[in-house]
Amino acid sequence: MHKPRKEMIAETRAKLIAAAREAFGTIGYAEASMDDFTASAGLTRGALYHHFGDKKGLLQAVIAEIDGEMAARVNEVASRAPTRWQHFVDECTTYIEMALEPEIQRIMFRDGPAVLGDPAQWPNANACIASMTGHLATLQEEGVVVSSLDPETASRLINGASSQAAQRIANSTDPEATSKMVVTAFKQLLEGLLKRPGPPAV
Amino acid sequence: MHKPRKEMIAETRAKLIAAAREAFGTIGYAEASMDDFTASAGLTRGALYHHFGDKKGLLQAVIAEIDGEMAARVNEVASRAPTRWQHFVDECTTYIEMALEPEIQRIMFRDGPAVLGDPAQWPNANACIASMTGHLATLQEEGVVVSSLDPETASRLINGASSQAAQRIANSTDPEATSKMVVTAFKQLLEGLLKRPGPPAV
DNA sequence: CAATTGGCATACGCAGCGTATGTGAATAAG
DNA sequence: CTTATTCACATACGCTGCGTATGCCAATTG
Repeated sequence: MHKPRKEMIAETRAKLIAAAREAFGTIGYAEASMDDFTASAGLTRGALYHHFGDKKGLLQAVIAEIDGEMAARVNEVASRAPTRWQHFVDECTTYIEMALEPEIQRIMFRDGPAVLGDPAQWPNANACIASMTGHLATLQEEGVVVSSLDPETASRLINGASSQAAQRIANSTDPEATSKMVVTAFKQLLEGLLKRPGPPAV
Repeated sequence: MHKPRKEMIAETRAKLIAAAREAFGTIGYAEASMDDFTASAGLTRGALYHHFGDKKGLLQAVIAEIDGEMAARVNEVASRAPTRWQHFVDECTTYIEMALEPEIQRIMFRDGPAVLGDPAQWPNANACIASMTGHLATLQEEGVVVSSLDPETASRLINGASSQAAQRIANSTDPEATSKMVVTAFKQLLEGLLKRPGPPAV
């Protein structure tokens, strides 16, 4: 008795997700041959169809995994900010930093939306947005942020700007310099959310 | 002599682009069979490969056409604003309105980036951004907008927020209501670009 | 009127996907 | 302990769609 059944199954699922994530993140979803990357995991398409239904189902699983990791990282980093507003800003900039990774860009921002549609409608992949939305709402209650906004709407818009920010940095010939420009522009936009006059004290 | 040669060629090119645009805009790039939509134009894949090299080349042509139309619409609408700042804001909101059309969403924001990569690198499709960038630069010179920003960077970020805005409205169950929320949130973000205090006079 | 260009169609081969079916090992039943 | 059954995964088949090579016919050129 080497391994119980349940563990073997979980292991093959994990192997498939890992292999697909690698393939999707490098050559892209459309170019990734199911025969190829299942073989690289020591399996066949049979296993894939059994566990995930089809190629899209596997992509969903990969996205759910990545989204979980992203949410964890954002929360961890941002939790040590001095003020709530700073917390929120850190959340955004951390998000931008993560979005610099080619794997995340490719899967979460390019192929994912193309194959599965609007990310806002994804069932298992909105942890980051949810977190930002919650913090925005709190900031409104505290009077730091203007109260006329719908928090989730604002989060989504900021999210859009963030992904553009990341893409701009990632595709730049001089990432250092453009990173500075992009982040200052981004923070400037965020200032629009603050109640005037003056910066917040909390 | 019914038609001169050049006209016939331009006509088939136009027919191919129109048929592809229809197919890409409805069922999407990946699902659109070249055999099918060339046939719907009374042609075959032979013509497609002759004129556009491959499926991607045809997508580029479609995108260039749409981009031209979008730029024209944006300029036309925004040109009758009273102030420069209002002009800029109108430019953005018009952009959002256009982005509500399913065809534009699908081709320009979903399939286009997935197949051709970062839109910022597209050769024939940045007329809207270029226009916005120019106006932002002017607003900076006039002291309306903070001068520490790189205009194109800011335009790109705003563009990202705009496309999110449009998607949110388009996928809403109550487009009227969400449209109001989204646009107010969007304008609030734009305020971040303004030099404080107070709204601009020019 | 002959020659040539080139716009577009036809024909072929190949890769990738989805389904239907098979198989062997682990669990459950008797 | 033996038999039955489930089920995780592999194998096999057909189909669709793409890219290339080739062929044909009309329009231009001299």
